[in-house]
Amino acid sequence: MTASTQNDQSAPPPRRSAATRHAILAAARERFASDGYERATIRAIARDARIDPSMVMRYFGSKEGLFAAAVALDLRLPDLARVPRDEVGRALVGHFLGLWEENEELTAVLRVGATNEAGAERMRGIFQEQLLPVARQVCPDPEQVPARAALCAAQLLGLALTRYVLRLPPARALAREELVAWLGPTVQRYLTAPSP
Amino acid sequence: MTASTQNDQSAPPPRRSAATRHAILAAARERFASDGYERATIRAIARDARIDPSMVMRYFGSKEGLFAAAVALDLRLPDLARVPRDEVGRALVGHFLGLWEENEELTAVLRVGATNEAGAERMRGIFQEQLLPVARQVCPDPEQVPARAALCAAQLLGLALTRYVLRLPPARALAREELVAWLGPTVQRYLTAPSP
DNA sequence: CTCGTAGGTCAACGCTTGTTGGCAGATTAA
DNA sequence: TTAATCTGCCAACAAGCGTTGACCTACGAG
Repeated sequence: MTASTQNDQSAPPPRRSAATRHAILAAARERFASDGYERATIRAIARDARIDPSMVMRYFGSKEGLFAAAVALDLRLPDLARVPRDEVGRALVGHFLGLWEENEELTAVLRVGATNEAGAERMRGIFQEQLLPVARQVCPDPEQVPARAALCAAQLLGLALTRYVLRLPPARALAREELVAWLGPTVQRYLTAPSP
Repeated sequence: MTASTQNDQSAPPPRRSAATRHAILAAARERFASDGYERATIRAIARDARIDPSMVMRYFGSKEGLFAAAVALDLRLPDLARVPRDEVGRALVGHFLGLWEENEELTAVLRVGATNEAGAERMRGIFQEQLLPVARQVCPDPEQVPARAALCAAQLLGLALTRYVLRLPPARALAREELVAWLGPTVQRYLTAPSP
């Protein structure tokens, strides 16, 4: 709201604080992802970032502000219009798997969303603003878009839950290609198949 | 561990404490389900049960003991040998939906499992001891049982997550029969179809 | 050199948490 | 009636929480 991270427009001297900000955000992502919102304490995050807890407040105002700044909300979903019609399921599953493995932000959002009402609201927002439009591109009947997108969300978030949060051993053992082969047709059917 | 709730075997005088125990457990289930482990405070639970927080400690030893006593672990999964081979998917989805709607215990386990490592371990135990054996009844290749059961868990827990924890509106709007019709074939395929 | 300011530490605040021990009625047994 | 055993409340504890404000230090601009 107040300031942007990259304000290196005209002032060449790169503020020393940029490194600190980054360290705090990295530590926060890790803690939120592994501990959830309540147990990820500002003191622990500050300790990880090797600074004083009060700096976190100075930089991000509050714990909520820190969380908002630490987790990304952009799923960077592919443009399904450029994907062969019968490949959208596999494409989505593959994209989601890449997203979850590339960093811990999504694990953080899911963990927090499961305990915190504000976090749940945030996930509902992601669903509405990012998954719904993509589903609209491939669903036959516009009226069924929300339901079909919700079914996809259930399958994809269920995979993330078992694999990255609960860490069920068999869910972790499955290779990426196996998961795409298993879940791809499911998502494909939820999005494009006629209603059962 | 120490005592059972129903010890009305020979001692007819029903202890007055039984009602209190029950009130505490009911309040605990509600709080754990709606707030998760960390935010469900003993004080709040005691307030709901209209007793002193110290009573909770006397009856259950600790917060962990209370949680263990409050949430059930029995999924009461049906004997799939008695279900027509091509109906097991629909039967499982229907059974799970009933389970989640009949009380809040499963919501509590899921919410806690998502934030608390001990809770996650408990969910892994439920998977191993209750879902795996059932999957073994219908899976063709014994070697694939864990993977196939994990896929089912992902789909079913994903449904629970979106519908009962995150409360995505479209996931809540779907009727029970619609969910069975959509997810039944998916679970059926995960359990019985040949590997993709 | 001086000075304003950004980056950072320290100590404390008010509050909530899980947990404990002591004490008061009620209920039961002898 | 007396003694023992439940059932319960009260007050407090140590620890941890998010958050605040005073203070110190370095440094680039004037």
